[in-house]
Amino acid sequence: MQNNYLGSPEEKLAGYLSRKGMKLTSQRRLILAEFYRGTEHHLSAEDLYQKLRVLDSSIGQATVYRTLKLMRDAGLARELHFGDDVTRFEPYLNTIHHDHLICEECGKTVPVLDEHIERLQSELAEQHGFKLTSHRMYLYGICLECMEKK
Amino acid sequence: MQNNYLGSPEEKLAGYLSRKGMKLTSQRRLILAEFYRGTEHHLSAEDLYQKLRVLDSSIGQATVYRTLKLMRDAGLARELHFGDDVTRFEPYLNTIHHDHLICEECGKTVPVLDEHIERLQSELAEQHGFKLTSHRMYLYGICLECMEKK
DNA sequence: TTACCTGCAAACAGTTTGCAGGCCG
DNA sequence: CGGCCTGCAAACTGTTTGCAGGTAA
Repeated sequence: MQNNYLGSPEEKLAGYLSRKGMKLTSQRRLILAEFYRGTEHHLSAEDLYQKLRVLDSSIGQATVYRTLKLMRDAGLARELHFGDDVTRFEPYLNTIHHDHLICEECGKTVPVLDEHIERLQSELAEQHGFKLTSHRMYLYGICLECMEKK
Repeated sequence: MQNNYLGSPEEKLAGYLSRKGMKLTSQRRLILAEFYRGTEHHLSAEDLYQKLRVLDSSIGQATVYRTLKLMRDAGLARELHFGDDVTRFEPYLNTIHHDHLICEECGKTVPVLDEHIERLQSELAEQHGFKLTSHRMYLYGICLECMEKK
């Protein structure tokens, strides 16, 4: 799942940074590594900051915010808005895509993908004269476990 | 487009309020009326507040925020998050549904609906054991006019 | 009359920014 | 060594809340 044929996340970030005349600092390395540890998670800047201060107590909150945006711009993170007012990010190597199914009861999220829907979205945009560049689809519902608890 | 067979927006609000033991005040009437003037718009609380203070300079910002949430809970408004950090609302009598196509260049939005996609969304949720209750789909792209300007 | 509601201002949460010193290239 | 980057704290933005007076039912 590390998508090695395009290089590791760090290589990708390094490439982006050097192209932009920016620097690969120890903080950026640490933040990226922690952000990419595991997969399938959706972290707010605050979540990530809390995890990072355990590893490096001197890390600044602002740096976490700045680095998340940086990773987003570098194509390494995707910004999500589930509807509460917190901005979340998920690891995202730009070849993979999925949307989200969210349980309104317990908050659980499940990544989903439907090729057919994806195709129809493009067509729908075209019908309105738009060239589709991206989309966000959030499906809200009640999961099986929560349904049974009722 | 006023969906009269379910009653006017104000009747609907009045019903909701009395059911909840709440009151139909002059401010709520004014805010609802202004919110429903025209259709196809997406207003932030601030947008609406600016329009309202022309009509009633004594109106308070907090009241606008409170009333938008109220209308949302009453099924008269739908909350939208286009991805910038502003919460927008659109008039929404609960029998009508559509999603949004957004031009990343000029910000124009177009309401869209595809029955086929809607059906597939339900099925997709079911396949994962979810009972779908609602969804948000935002399609981002470049509109024809903006494409030609390039 | 009695909740409920309002406007105001202060409080809040999440995020951004200015600055002085630190570090990558 | 120079410019980019960092941590800190203050500033900001959008939104919520406490309160004292006002008003619908």
